[in-house]
Amino acid sequence: MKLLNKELEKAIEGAIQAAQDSGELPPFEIPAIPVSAPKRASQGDLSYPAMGLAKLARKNPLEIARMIVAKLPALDFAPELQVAPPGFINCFIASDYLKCQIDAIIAEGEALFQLEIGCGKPAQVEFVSANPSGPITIGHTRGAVVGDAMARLLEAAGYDVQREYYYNNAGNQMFKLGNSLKLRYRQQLGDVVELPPDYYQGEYLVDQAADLVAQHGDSLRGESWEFFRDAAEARMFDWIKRSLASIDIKHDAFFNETSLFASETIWTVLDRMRKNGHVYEAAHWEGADEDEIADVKAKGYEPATWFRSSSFGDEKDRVMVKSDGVPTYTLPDIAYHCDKLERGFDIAVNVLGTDHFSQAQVVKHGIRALGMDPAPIHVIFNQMVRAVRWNEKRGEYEAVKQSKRAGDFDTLDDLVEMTSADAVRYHMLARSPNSQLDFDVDQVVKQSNDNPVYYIQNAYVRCAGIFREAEERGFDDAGADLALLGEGELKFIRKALELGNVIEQAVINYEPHKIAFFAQELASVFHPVYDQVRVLHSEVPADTAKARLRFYRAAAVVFYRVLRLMGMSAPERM
RNA sequence: GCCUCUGUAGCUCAGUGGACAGAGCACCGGUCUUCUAAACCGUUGGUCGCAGGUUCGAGUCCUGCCAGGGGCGCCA
Repeated sequence: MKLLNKELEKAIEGAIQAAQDSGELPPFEIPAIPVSAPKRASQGDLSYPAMGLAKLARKNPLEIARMIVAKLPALDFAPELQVAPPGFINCFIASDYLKCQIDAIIAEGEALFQLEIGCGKPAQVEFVSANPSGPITIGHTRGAVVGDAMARLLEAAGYDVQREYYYNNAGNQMFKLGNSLKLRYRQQLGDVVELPPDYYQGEYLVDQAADLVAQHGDSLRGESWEFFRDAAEARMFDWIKRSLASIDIKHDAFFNETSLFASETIWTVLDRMRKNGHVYEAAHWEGADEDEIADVKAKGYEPATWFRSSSFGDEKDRVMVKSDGVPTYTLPDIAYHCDKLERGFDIAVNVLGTDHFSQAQVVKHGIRALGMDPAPIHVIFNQMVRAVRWNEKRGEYEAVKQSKRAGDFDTLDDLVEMTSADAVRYHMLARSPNSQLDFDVDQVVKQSNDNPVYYIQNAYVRCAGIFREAEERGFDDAGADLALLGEGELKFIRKALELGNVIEQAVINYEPHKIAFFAQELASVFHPVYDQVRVLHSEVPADTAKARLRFYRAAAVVFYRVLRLMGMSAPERM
């Protein structure tokens, strides 16, 4: 399928060039040609504001628009164009062309608007990346949904996409996890021991401890914290994968931070940074002010290993290796991204919460310090998600706490159980990553019968209903004459043809949420048509019914594609 | 204090420097003898946080201010 706005952009650029060649327009560098869909139907399907050329050409924009239109080659999708003041070129897609697209849509099927932007080049989306210390929470879920949708869109744009999960099973948090389970195990055996407040308080460790007792009795009493950590980690990962699978998310690769330690990669990376002159040993960083120096002295730190990130624009230098010889999180993080880039991805998307903003900047500085180009790395920062509930007593919304260690959170599993996998995916996707998201749990549950999720899916269901009924009656669309279709059907096809552009924009701007809004708009064009345009009705002549049935087959293809791009199901019935 | 994101209808939010700022929910009033009404049709609703600036044109770009979130660790 062609991207019509691109076709028009190319044609206009050629027309400007032709006008310059003939001397009707003065020579100037042709700027980007932004063709977009105007808000009003009376203004056409595609529009270009030629006003931007007025200054460059030193001519009246209306005159320029007329000149361009006169030079445009014949376009199969738009035989005539209109010029509107103060200088718009408006393009109306021809009805005949739209009718032809119906068979084209059906022919493309599940690969509808499969683009070639990526040319099969490798791309990676790293997302979720939660440490296996507890279940997937609502907070993780936003990143999971956004990341997976981004991956699906990159695939639609023609990239060979890998989904990766980066996790850390070393470090202090996992020490606490192991010990938390060990203490829970002892509690199950009747020992009177308490969990320190900074340990993992969640019920899930109590459950696991009970299972360990059931299976092994008290024979694990002598096991180390590492044993319990491994047991907890294995169970958590199993849980995390099942939770993600429940919303149709599956990673291709799991990258373990500890492998960077085992392979000594972190040290070779540090050496490379050092050789490039970006690393030094000191008790405090080079730009430290008097307060910081005093603070360091008070703490009695031995010299640590610093990365001179300030020379890349960072506000201060960062510790790579603490004075006790243990690397901070930053060093393996840089090593990991170095590894990623060396694996040759053209695009490496990273979905993170905004609380990692500074860290992501430091990693990019680190990549530069290695003499590498961080350009393939694109970070999608999700603003915080708060699960909120209405508090009757106080008469206001209050946040549902999500701290894993406090054991007070809503999990993805809870969310799916209360709503549905499709509802979770849609609601988490249908927002700009830059907007803070208050996920009103009760409201989403309440709206389950009246919300965009079902509004969109119902469009597909309605198509499927027609197909079922047609089959029962032995009616098919063979030999359909699409000339019998009306304006409503064509309006839907017009909207459907925007899908390619939506995919492209979502990919090049790293904005997967755009597909969710498009889905809603598409459904709102569909339903009024369905209401008016009957197929199997006594008053509809057979030849018209055939044409309409063919139309609904195309509509079903479009909705199926859109729903799958969002990771949602396309049910035959609801 | 510094960095960053956000501020658009009663609520939740869209909005490529372009034409008269949109959707969902909520509210109000209509529509099921036809392929499922989880739908459709209609009505109501706005100083785009405030003030300047750039531009032929600003919700969109720049500056300042106000309000809210997040970050500023030899934590991850």
